[in-house]
Amino acid sequence: MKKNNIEIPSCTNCENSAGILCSLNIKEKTELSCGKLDGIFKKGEIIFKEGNNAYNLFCIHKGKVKLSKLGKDGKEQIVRFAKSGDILGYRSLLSNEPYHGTATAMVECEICIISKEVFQKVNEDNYKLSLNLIQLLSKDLKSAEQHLIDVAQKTVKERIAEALILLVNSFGYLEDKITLNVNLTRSEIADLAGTSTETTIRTLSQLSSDNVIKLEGKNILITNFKKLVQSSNTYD
Amino acid sequence: MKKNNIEIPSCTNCENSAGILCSLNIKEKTELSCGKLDGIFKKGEIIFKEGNNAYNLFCIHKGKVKLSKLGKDGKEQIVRFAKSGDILGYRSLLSNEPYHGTATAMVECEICIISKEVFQKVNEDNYKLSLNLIQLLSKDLKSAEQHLIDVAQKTVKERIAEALILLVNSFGYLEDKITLNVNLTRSEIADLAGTSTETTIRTLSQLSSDNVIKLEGKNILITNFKKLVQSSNTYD
DNA sequence: CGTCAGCTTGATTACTTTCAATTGTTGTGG
DNA sequence: CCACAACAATTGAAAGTAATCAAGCTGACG
Repeated sequence: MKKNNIEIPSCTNCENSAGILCSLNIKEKTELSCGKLDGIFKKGEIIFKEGNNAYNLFCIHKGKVKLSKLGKDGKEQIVRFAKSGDILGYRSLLSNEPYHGTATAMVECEICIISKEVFQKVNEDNYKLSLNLIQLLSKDLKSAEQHLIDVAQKTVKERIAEALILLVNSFGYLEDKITLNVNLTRSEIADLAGTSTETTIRTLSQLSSDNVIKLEGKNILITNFKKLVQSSNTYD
Repeated sequence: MKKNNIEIPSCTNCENSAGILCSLNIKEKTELSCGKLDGIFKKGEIIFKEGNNAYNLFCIHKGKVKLSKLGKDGKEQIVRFAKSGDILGYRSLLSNEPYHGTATAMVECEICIISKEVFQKVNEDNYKLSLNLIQLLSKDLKSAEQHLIDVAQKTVKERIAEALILLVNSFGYLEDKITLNVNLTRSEIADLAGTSTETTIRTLSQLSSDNVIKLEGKNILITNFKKLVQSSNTYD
């Protein structure tokens, strides 16, 4: 794991602290800052790897990260995304297990690295934080279960539409409020929707001719979000 | 929700306390017992329903429960099983959300019903319990993610084999160490594996003619567990 | 300008679902 | 105890869906 130390403000005045760590007081945030490492991960670099021992908590200060797991025959399955303000690896730290998945930087990322010991200490002293973590886990579990049902019961077209909606929810749009603020390869979209690259391509162009989305090179424009939701057959 | 009050020992000497609530001391267990309701649920009865407001924690004292969610077109997807010693509903209680799924008694069940308030109070006072809950959630999340990958990437035959393995792990065997200690309909197995009833039947009889399992009426005998694992294409 | 990775398209194949029809099982009331 | 109804299991045939294989294309970059 390569990392170049850079200057990142202390946790005490991190603008991301609206996230999970918001319940900490100044003292605790200072404690968290103390001894933390900060790193830059280039696009494509692995932040941590499925199965490796978990020694750190990762706070994404800036960037986009994909979490994936290896399935049958080494095929990658994208499980979730994370972005600025999200934390990674807490699950493995709390249950003393190896990392459950592999985290890969999708763009250049600035990430704070907090040691297991510091995190555990802060966590022990702060019931509110535990509760936040429980709720975070709970949310992740909920969406994992939903994702499961989707993959199990929906058609490829519905799943691709669903994947696009997930991308909108995770990363939003560019300033034009229509262009998806993230670039994935067709094969990555396939790994997310649980289908093949070729089928993904065909389905995307089908959605395009249905005037639901528009494809401009690497960019995907969501021209009709309502229709996209309909295509995904999602009702909640 | 029907329930007949019955006599169940206080939590202080529940033999199931090896489970998640083991970290409680006598005082806390007494607190938990105080005011709890106990109920019997007949086979097929619903313990709680997806989307309903969550007011209770359910401790399974005896029985077998399936947790399912509704998917596309009302098709049921079985998400998980629970048995003696397991607790249900804690997730919704902790994050103040409606129940995420529907819990149905698979056989006659004795279940302790603990109110939200009591549970929250005990939980607040006991960091160890929070940690246990986190680890429980973490475990559930891990298996949900694994289930996701399985459904997304495996063939029906592999998924059915996987489903049978899950049933063995969840409920074990009868005294003969070979007959699955649970009875599901073919349609329920299908809901678990994410396939159709007909395909499930065909696949089961295929596994039967491969001498991996044996079908005897409602019972499924696992005659060759090793071969079953191979059939599931699972490698961990 | 060659190369490599990602993208696209077409054709074929394999797998699963769906529909339809039949048989088997279970529980209930007469 | 039987008959009936309701549900569960099974089997076959047809239709549909998506994966795979093969080939050509495109664009970025050293």
